[in-house]
Amino acid sequence: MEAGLKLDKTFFQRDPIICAKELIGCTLGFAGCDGIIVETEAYAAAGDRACHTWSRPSAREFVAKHQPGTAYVYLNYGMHWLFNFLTRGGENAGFVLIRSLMPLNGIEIMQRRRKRQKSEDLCNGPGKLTQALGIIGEHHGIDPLSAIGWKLCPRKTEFGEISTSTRIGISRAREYPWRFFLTGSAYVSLPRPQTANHA
DNA sequence: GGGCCGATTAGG
DNA sequence: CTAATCGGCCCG
Repeated sequence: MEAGLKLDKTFFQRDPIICAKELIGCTLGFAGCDGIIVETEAYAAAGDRACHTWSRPSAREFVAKHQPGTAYVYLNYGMHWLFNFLTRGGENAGFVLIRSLMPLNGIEIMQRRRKRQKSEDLCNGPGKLTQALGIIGEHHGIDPLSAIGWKLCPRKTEFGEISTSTRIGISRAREYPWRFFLTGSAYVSLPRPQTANHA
């Protein structure tokens, strides 16, 4: 377990796979609602056929023109906003998709937005957590480390075990074990692949 | 302009 | 299992 994990600009100046793993346990919040990140996925800008950069010129332009740590927010299936961090470590750029949170603050607001009561159902999916936190397209391109209303805090030095699995919901490049989640957490999105292993 | 696709979700 | 719903992309 690494000590003294800091969460500043330099955190995101690394490989998206490393960032995805180390974001587990960190706190993400917006406008009074927040939670602990318990599930992430990494997407590599180069060579990863599941990454937007593979088929979207606009995503490649985003990677080239924004600083590491910038929010990459997009609408999926015409309905759900999905939230990512841009990361870039030398030649290895990419995104970290935030897939699940364990809700901490603003529970009642999240319950109202989600039309759900159980705290396990508020943020256990990438489209659910953006709805719960109120993240929408206008947040695309902002910097959560400095933007008003945003919260991004490092995790405690001691933290639970992290498991890995292949990524969820993609049709291409299914083979990479780039999903990370807090082992045994009830706040992780379903399904949990049986291929999960310790990271 | 038209057609296709998709890092999802809720409901039957 | 499927419908919902639309931005990005490619084609023409």
